[in-house]
Amino acid sequence: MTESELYDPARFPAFAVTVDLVVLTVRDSRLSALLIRRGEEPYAGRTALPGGFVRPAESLGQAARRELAEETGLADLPVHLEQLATYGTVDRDPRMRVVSVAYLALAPDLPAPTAGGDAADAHWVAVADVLPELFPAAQNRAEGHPPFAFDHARILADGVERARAKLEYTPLAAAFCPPEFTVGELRRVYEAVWGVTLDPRNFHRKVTGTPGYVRPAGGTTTRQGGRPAQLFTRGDVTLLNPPMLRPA
Amino acid sequence: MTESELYDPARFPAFAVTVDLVVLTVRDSRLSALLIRRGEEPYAGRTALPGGFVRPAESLGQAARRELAEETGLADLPVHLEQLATYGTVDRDPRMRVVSVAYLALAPDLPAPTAGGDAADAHWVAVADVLPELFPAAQNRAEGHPPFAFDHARILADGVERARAKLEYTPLAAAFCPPEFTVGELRRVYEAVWGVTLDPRNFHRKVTGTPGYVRPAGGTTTRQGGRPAQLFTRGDVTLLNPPMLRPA
DNA sequence: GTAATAGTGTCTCTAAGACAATATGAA
DNA sequence: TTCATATTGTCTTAGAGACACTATTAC
Repeated sequence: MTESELYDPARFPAFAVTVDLVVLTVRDSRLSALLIRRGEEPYAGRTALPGGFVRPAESLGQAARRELAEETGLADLPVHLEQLATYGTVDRDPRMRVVSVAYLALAPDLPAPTAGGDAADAHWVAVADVLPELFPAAQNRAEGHPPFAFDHARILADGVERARAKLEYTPLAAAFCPPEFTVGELRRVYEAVWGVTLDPRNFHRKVTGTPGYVRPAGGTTTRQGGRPAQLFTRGDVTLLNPPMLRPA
Repeated sequence: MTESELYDPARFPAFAVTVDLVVLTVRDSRLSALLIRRGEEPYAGRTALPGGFVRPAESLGQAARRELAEETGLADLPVHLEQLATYGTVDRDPRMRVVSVAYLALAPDLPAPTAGGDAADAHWVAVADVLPELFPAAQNRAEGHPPFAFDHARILADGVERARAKLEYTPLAAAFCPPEFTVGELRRVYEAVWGVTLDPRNFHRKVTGTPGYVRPAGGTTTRQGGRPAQLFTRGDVTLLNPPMLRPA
């Protein structure tokens, strides 16, 4: 029996629990995150991830979904949402002991967050502009973004790395695309998230040759210019075999 | 500004935060977990993961290390420790609202936990005996283990799956081995964790051909019987390239 | 000798990557 | 026409998996 287990259940050490959201999308061929500008102390004016306290009657996942709906102003979004990691160093919030459970959300290019409510200060920011070290190949026009509050730079970096890894082994790249998409659009997702360029010919052969990844939708589109491209929908596999490998 | 953010910092919703440990090792060529038998309500008599409350002055990782040292009776163990996931459904503990951060620890075959203190009720159990569905290939002699408390069966299953995945892309299999080990011993780790049998010849070629995975230690041993085997130590890479692939 | 494990070699096949060539729309 | 993107094809090479064979100990 540990010392800590001798606590009376009514006198356990009390923590605040929050959820923070790493919401990623691809806009204009750039990996972008939904970020807010903090309006109050601590870290007033700093860049931060959307999030908030978990309520007593909701699970962690429910809290993440609720915050996501509040921040984007839309409900029932077709977004992928998964738990990322939990951050609980002693001094991460100067006000009190806070443990934050981070969630990763992947979304197709959404309309700009609606004004009003929480979303007033939320906006899409290219990750390369706030965390240039994650995109060593790009020329980083560092724009005037305030530094991050709390440990949110680290959380965002962890979310990007998780997304990069998941694109290899799962069909999650399609979560960044509308319901019907072309092979070229899917390739631009990989290029934006990984920060690389891929050979369009090998990529095409690979995607269409991986069983269950994409299914022909029947039509074509010219929304990307050039020769009309076939439209596809997501297939039914949850694990890619063979995987899509990141260039070394 | 959400309703929840209007809380006065001194009146935030209070949660209890615990850490639970999935401690895995390989004993007698079987993947085994360190489990305890609960002595008190709720779930008295049930099987559970070791763990306990996070203290106000320690980080999550520090709490995990402390609990690990308390449960195994040894400090400064050469174990790999990483955060697994966080579990926070509303009713997972009937006493109060508890959020549990699970950690995964991988250890070489340790001495049996020392009697006295916390470790009194801790013992190694083959995972195939308590979660036979994770080892469909084995004939499962279901021994008389009490069912799991809380959601600990799920946490253990998640930990095993994490370990299985990490063996593919990282050199973590060596974390189950003593400082010097043979290729055959490393292969038996893969076989025990994945629940498969591997071709010793292809495995040998693969491990010794992956740059930085293992480094010759100079000596040989016959502790496994048969022809003397070369001893190796862990190499310096953190990511295997090419990866060790699980058989389909 | 036999049994057991270690280690090497060889073959086949899948798939990754480089890159030529063709197809089909828009301006 | 030119330009941009899509799609097919071909070649080379790395590596996974099957499996024959040899090596070195204990008994």
